[in-house]
Parts: sequence; C-alpha cells; structure tokens
Amino acid sequence: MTTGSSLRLACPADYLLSRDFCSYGYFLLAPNRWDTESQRFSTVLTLPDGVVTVTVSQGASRVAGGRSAPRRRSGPPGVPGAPLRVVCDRTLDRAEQAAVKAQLVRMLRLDEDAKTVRGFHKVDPRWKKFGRGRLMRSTSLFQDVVRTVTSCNVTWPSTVHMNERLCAVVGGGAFPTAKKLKRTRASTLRARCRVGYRDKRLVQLADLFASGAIDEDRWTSPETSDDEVFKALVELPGIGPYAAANIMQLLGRYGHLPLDTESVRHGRVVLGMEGTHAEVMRRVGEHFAPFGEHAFRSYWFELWDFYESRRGPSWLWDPETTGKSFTANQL
DNA sequence: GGTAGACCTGGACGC
DNA sequence: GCGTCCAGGTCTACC
Repeated sequence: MTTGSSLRLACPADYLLSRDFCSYGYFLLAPNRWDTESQRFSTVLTLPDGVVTVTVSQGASRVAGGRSAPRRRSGPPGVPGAPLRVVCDRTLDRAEQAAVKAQLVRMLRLDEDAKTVRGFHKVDPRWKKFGRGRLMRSTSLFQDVVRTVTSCNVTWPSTVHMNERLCAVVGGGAFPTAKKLKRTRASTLRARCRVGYRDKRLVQLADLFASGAIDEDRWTSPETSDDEVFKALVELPGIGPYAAANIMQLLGRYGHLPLDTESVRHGRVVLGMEGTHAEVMRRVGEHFAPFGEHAFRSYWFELWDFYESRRGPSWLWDPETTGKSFTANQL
C-alpha cells in the first residue's frame, strides 16, 4: 500500500477546526466532506498536474466513543491553535505541497489576522466566549462565486445537488476550474448538472475568470472601497445585490448584508419584527448596521446559532440527512 | 427609479 | 404515478 504526503499546517491560536470549518453552509458542499465522528474533513483539490484528495484534522478530536480528545463542556471538540495535519492520497513535490497549503489557508481563512477577530468580539462580545469569529469559505474566489450563484433562487437541497453534479460531471471529482467550466456546453450544465437557467451565466462567469478579466487582488486590496467592489460584482452575470453582498463577505468584507428571504424569517422569528417582506428586510439591515464593518458576522452567527438551536451543533450535522434536507423555511 | 413577470428545479401535496 | 403548486434571487421589459 502506497502512502501519500503528510503536511503540517500552522494556524492562529484561536483556530478550532470543528467550530470554524462548520461555520458556513459551504462546508456541506461537494467536494467537501465533514466526518462527524472523526471531526475531520476531506476535500479534493486541483493542482497543475491533476487532483489530490486531502484529509485535514486538528489533533485527536474524535467525539463518539473510543479515545477522545479533551472536549470542553458544551463546546466544540478539539484544541484551539493546534496545528492541522493534512494527509494526501499521493506523494506531492514541494511546489504541489505549497499549492495545497495555499488553498487550505484560503478556505479556512488561516491568514485572517487574529486582531480582526478580536475587533469583531469587541464590537459584538456575544461570540467571544464561544470563540466564533472565523467563517469557512472556498479554496478560490471562482468557487465562491459559482457556489453563490448556485445558492440563488433555490432551496438548499438544490444547491447541494448542483454542486455535487458540477464536481462529478465537469470537475472529475474536484470542483471545476474556470478553464474547465468555460469549455463546458451550457446545455450540458443544464441537462446533467441541473443548474437550470444559470447555465449560460456560469459559462460566462468561467470565461471572465479564465481570461483574467477578474482582478481579485484589486477586490481584496484595502485600497479598494467596499462600494467599488460591490459595483463591480453586480456587473457580473448572475450576480445581483444578494449575491454581491455574499461574495463581499467571502472576500473578507463584512460590512454588507446579503439580505434574502432567510433574513426576513430571522427578522420575524428571532428579532420579533413585523411588517411586509420589504419592511422587515429593511429593518434587519438597520438592526445590524451599528455593527459596522463586522455586521455580516453578527448577522450570520445569529442565524447559525438559531440553526444549531434546532439541529444541534453544526460539527455533528450528518451531511446525508441534516446537511441535505434542511431549508430555512423548515426550521 | 420602481415594479411585474419570466426564468428553472425539486419537494410537497392531492388525487 | 401524475399533475399542480410553491420557494427562491436575478434579469428584462415596461411604466
């Protein structure tokens, strides 16, 4: 039996894999796979010379039976700040190892300054004790944009299905690259990936990314204003105000709220707001405005807290049941 | 600038 | 098993 490369990935002192990986719905999307028993995840990454499946763990943090890692009472398992162990299914050279690390750092936001998280806790201390502050995202901006488009105008199970099909049909197991998606016929995306009317928009987006028309560095630069990025995003095919605001947070710009029907549900059920759909949506925006540049995280962790109050801790959600079945209007 | 309706899919429901 | 209805954000035509 051949063994692959094993890498060690340092992470910030506050980083806790079980809590911080299972902090955003994309952790349930293919090719990601969270294992609730071993409290580690696997995913498939694309490298210049092929794909690699990696399994990522943080110390020994098994939760069901057997030898267990220290588990804080009523908290997520694991030891914050412990380095991550990345096991690959094949041997990688140095350049490939660096590429794997870079993708995981982006996905887990390990490069996000701990000061930013502390700043968030200062503005909204409700999450300090539990340590919530970091949000999981994709290994690339392209993935984040495509996933956002597949989450628009559908219930969550359809988003899960579209991502599974995109990986299986176009990506060969991994999430499709912009180059691959660009070369895919819109009719194939519609018929085999069930993306519906999003077919042409996805190909156009892939073309923009593959051709270098998207200036990601500019969008992440502190020199570029939020408004400028937002305006550029809504120019993209398939991206409206909701999707743009969501991509903003995925870029690390947390000042905008992606307001949708879920925001309205939250406003009514959790915040006790009344009025029409439009009125509640506006009030939710106003409610979180005082959190300023941290507004999205305050909003999102309230939502996530509500989901966990109904479905249990996210690091124990079974991807085959909870992860696929739950939709906001059923909670 | 604001609004109505089309765009698609999958799930729920009734028969 | 089939038909109907509904949820969901973006886009376009129209006022």
